[in-house]
This record gives sequence, structure tokens and C-alpha cells, in this order.
Amino acid sequence: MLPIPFNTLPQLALKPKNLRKGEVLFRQSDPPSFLYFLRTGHIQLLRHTEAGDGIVIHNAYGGQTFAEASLFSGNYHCDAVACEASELIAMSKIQILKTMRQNSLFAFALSARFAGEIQTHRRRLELRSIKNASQRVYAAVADGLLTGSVITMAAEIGLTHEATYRALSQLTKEGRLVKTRRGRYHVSSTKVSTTG
Amino acid sequence: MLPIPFNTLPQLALKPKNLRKGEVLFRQSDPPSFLYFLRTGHIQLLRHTEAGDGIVIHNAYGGQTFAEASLFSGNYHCDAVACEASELIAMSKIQILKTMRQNSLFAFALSARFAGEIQTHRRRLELRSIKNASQRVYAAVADGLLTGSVITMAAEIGLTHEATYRALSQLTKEGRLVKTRRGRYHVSSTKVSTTG
DNA sequence: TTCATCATATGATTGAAATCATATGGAAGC
DNA sequence: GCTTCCATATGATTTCAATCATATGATGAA
Repeated sequence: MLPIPFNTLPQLALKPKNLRKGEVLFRQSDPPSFLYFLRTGHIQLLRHTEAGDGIVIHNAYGGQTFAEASLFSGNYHCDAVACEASELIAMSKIQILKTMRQNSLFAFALSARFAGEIQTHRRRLELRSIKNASQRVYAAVADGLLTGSVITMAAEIGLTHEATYRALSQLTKEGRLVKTRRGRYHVSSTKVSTTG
Repeated sequence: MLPIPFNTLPQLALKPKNLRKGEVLFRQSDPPSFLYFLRTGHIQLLRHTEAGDGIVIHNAYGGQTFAEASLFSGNYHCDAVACEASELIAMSKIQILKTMRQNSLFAFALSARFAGEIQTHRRRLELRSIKNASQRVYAAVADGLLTGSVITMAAEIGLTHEATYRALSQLTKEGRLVKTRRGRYHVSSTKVSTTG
């Protein structure tokens, strides 16, 4: 149930935890003892400016891990608050570090996981750099982001769902995408001529 | 000169490489033998759709590493092309994996580096989710992104430099930022009253 | 079957950032 | 000193996505 390689951790390293909406998971100043896997819900990580403004560092949703950096740090770098009721699994920092030391395969797998996340994040960032809505949607579909609903993808790529629907429609008209059924599209395999 | 922990690798693991503008560093199909540190220049990582459209996966600039995921993969996931003349250091995949196995401190440090990158990327992504230009600029300054030129930061956060200058100006007028000198700003430490 | 609900889809209008234009400040070179 | 060049800064206009509105298709519950 946990993502690789956390699924190989001993039970004693894991501690289920449930939060009600609004509950605080940890504070910036807390010594970090856990890395978290969020099964369901929504956790927001926040920092605060000198003036007290909260700045969202990250929104974690079901299926994601967070606070990885705390593994190697003496304090959390932000506050974590449950925006919705959330089910988590707390994974012991000490146990993870111990496992890394004792089992180089685990260390490899952890690095592999991190490297994969870096790659994914870079792709997402590059996607967000595409200003034009149609091109962004095309790149997103090409990247395999349209697996669930269009609304979900729209949120992922930073567009409104209306703009995304319009882009999907236009790209289909242009022949760059193929609509297989309502709400399902894939990239066309044939080159679109630019001269008409 | 190399970032931690790559600076501890033996010389035999490193190989300087220079590319002219337009030269290909590797292709998607190539078996990955190296992870790269880009000293100067600009390398673009691209994938291609079935229709042949190139999709930019990542733009790497001086001081950055890339192709980390290739450490744990049987092929590169994209093509790498030099957009400008570039100086690189190729770091042997085999040597890095070997060092990880033999030296758990190196493995720790590598994971720490990766974890830090993940954190940074998530912050950047969250920043890009802020629609309003002023708020995005405020968050960026609060995040310490205004170290070099405003133009550099503007590119980082996905705004034009004009929009960024306007936002800086407005935030200063509002008292949320303090302008120390031309092109230098920091967050105000005093709470701005909303009632006037 | 009917109704409710939500995702999909598209039209009309608005608004904010992009674009285009212009001016100033400051550093580097002559 | 003067000149060149570029970052900073702001004004005017345009463009495109956000917003607001409405309609349809699909799914599930009553």
C-alpha cells in the first residue's frame, strides 16, 4: 500500500495517524521525527513571512508523501495543517535512516524514488511555463496527464476547466488530438500540415 | 566546484565535456552512462510525441545537474541538446552507484540532495499556482528568489519582467515590500492593515 | 422511471497580464 | 568626461484566459 521502497519498512517504523479538518500535524519549529504518506485527505504545508502572511509551500493529496527533506534536517521547514479530514501513515525518520545504512538496496530504491519525483516535478514546471492554453493542454495530454477527469488535469496544469475543455476541443478540431469518447483524448499520431 | 556530494567522487568518475550550440548530448534511446553537471550554458531536454512534436521536459542552466533519474534507469527518458555552447562535467553512473554501495554517507548525502530538490521544486510549483501577479511576486521575494536581477526572477516565476516590476512597485506602495535600492526589495516586517 | 447531481461542453463578457513603447539610472569602456 | 549598454521602471494597448452563464450527457439514487 505504501509506495516503494517504504513498503519494505518494518511495521515498527510505521504509525497510522488521523487528523480532523484544521488539525495541525507539525509546526516549523518541531524536531522532525517522521516522514508522511497521505492515504486520503489534503494536507497543506505553509511558511510564514515576517509580517505573518502564510505562504503555501505545498499541497499534498491522497497517495502522496511529504516532508522528505526532514529526513536530513534538524527541523521541519514549514507548518503542516489538515485542510480536510486526513488519514496518514507516519514513517519513522530514525528507522528509515537506519534501514538506509543497513540495506543499500533500500537506499538505492529511496534515491530512485526521489530522482523520479524530481523528474516529474521538472516536467510539471516546464508545463507551467507554456503560456498558451492549447499548447499546454497538448503537452499535458502527451505527458499522459489525462487519466482521470478533465477537471483534475485542469487543476494539475494550472488552467480552469473551461479553458481546458476549449483547448481540447480546438486541438481536436486541428487534428492534433483524437477524441475517443466524452472526456477522453489522446495525441494524434499523424503530423498536422501547417499549410492546409 | 561540483555540488555536494558529487564533489567527493574520485576523479576517474568525472569527465569534462564541451558542447557547441545545437550539439546532441544524448538521445532517448541511448543507454545512460552519465549524470551531468552543467557548469555553463543551456541544455534542453526534450521528448517527442507520435506526431513528432518536440516537448520540452526541462531547461537546465549553469550550476544545475540533470539526468539524475538515469542513474536508476536503463535508458534516458528524453533527448538532450545544447541550446548554447555548454561546459559540462559527465559523472559516471557506475561510479556513483558503486560509491553509494560502499559509502553510506555518500548515499545519505545524495538522498539529502534529492530531497532538497524535491522541496524546492514543490515550492516553485506552488508559486506558479498563484494566479495574481502581485501575490506571486510577494511569495517569490519572501522565498528569497530575488538575489540576482529582477529579470532572472521574473523568468523563474513565469511572469514577464514588466509585470514583475509593476508588482514590485505596487507591493512597495502597499507597504508589503520594502525597496532598499534600485532592483532590491525585501518583505516588510510589519503587518499591513487592511482597513486603511 | 424520474430526479438529482456532476462532468463535459460551449457562448458571452470581463479582467489582468502580455505586448509594445518609452524613459531613466548605473556601470563599464573609451 | 562622455558614450554605450543594459537593468530598472512605467505608460498604452491588445490579447487571451478567467469568469459568468447555460446546456447536454452520464451516472446513481429514490
